[in-house]
Amino acid sequence: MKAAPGGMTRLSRPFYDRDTMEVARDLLGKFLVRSDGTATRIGRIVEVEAYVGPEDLACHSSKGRTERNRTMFGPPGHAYVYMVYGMHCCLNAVTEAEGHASAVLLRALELVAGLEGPVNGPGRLCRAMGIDRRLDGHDLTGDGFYIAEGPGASPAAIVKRPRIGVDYAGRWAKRLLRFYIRGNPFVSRP
DNA sequence: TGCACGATGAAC
DNA sequence: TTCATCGTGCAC
Repeated sequence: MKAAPGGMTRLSRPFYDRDTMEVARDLLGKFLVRSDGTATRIGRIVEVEAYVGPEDLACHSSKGRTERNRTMFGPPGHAYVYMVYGMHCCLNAVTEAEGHASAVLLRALELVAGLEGPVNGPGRLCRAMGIDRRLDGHDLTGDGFYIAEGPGASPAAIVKRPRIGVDYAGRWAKRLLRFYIRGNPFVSRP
């Protein structure tokens, strides 16, 4: 962990270099921070989904390495940002060792500072944080755009559900790989 | 070069 | 429940 401007402590590489489901659960309660020189936007992560690797049929890496998903195959702790439905961006944090293409999708934030508009849902989250594909590959352990230490969520407060919008993924669609903080009003689909 | 398909969101 | 909208990946 490294101190960052504003007194926040950034999560460092080893945090992301672990089992994807553990990283997903541990990201709940952490702070997503983005500073662009003039303003700082901060949101508390309250909903995530784990995409555990090539064997996971809902994970982009299950269809092999492509130009779009190359960031997932790189080292952990980087932002994997892609566009869906031609109009929305989704933000993921790359997990596990380089070459193991897995990531955690950030689905909802709790408003903390500098955010405008709804933050429930992966597309809205990116819009409120000003995130687009130019940030694909950005190192989340560096300055400007990172995830910082936060109060976390107790295991009893973490709800496990199937992921959203992956019905095509066969048995993987039923796995409980979506996690959110119980009762939090910013969760996209309680 | 063409086309089917979304890890969504907003409207009806 | 329907549809907008377009980058990506792969078939041809």
